Amino acid sequence: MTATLPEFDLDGYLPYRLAVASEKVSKALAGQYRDRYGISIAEWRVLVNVGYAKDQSIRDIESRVSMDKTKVSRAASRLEAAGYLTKTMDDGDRRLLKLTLTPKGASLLAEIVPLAQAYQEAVRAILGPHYDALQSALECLIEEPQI
Amino acid sequence: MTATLPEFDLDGYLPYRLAVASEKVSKALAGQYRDRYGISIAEWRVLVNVGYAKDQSIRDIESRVSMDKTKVSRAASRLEAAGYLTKTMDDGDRRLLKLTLTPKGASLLAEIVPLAQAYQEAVRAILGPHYDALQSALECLIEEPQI
DNA sequence: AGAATGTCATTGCATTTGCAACGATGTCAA
DNA sequence: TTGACATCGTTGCAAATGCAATGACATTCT
Repeated sequence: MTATLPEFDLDGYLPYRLAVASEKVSKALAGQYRDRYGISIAEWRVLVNVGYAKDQSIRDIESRVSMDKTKVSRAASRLEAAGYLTKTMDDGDRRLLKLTLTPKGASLLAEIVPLAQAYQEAVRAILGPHYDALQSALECLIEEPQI
Repeated sequence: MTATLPEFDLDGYLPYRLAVASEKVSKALAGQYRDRYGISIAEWRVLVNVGYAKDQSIRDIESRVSMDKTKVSRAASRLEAAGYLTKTMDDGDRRLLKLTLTPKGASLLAEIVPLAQAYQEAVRAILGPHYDALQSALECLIEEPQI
């Protein structure tokens, strides 16, 4: 016979639910720009970080987006090859790379951002009062170093 | 000059925050059993589904966990090769596979589940009142077909 | 019954991913 | 200064992944 398993509420298990919800949202959003612009999720994340964050080295994006640095590096290379951004050496620290949008990259981003915003608004409408609660809880999880 | 980008609040962007939080939690949890038992995240998800969910075909797990069915299939094959589960043909529908824990698989699961529960409790303690709010919001996202 | 269509799990294949190792640069202390 | 150590980005390589196609079985419709 098999050993008796401990009690466990699978359907309510948080890490699992978080993963399901996150993938669902990311894939739905990705569908909005993948077909139209041929941009992957990783590339979108890099692109939007280069456009909207202050520090734009590979390392900065890595820590901010919680992507492996090789993933960021390769997404950046693909975006560079496609003409959406350029890599230049940082003047202060020559180990750092400075990623900058090309005009072509900026105009792509200017097209995609409204889609992303509309999607967030749709999600917000569905969540209703849960939206702010969700953001607060995520804040907790993201900021907490002990997790 | 570059085109003017629309306003966009990167730090508050929900899909992005959800992904960061989810990966953080999943990876922290994975660290608890990866080193000790050599189990990947995908394998853990399959294992726990086989142990605790009623319907246990590849397809059932696919839809429940929102993993691609080839991912489920391969994780199941690895678990079978490692002696943690067996695949048998479903009596009612012979296209379906019935995944069943071996005693070895059951005892592995019995060891890992308490770790998973302890981890969830730790997260719950950190989240405090945000915990229930988070679960409610996730419920909304997971159940909503329009997302 | 039989053909057409649908579903399930697997495999092939190209791509993506993660980890370790590397060269280049920076930092810090003796 | 110089040597030891840390950090940044890239590459090699093996493993994981996603998609399309396939074969086996079910269901539906005439």
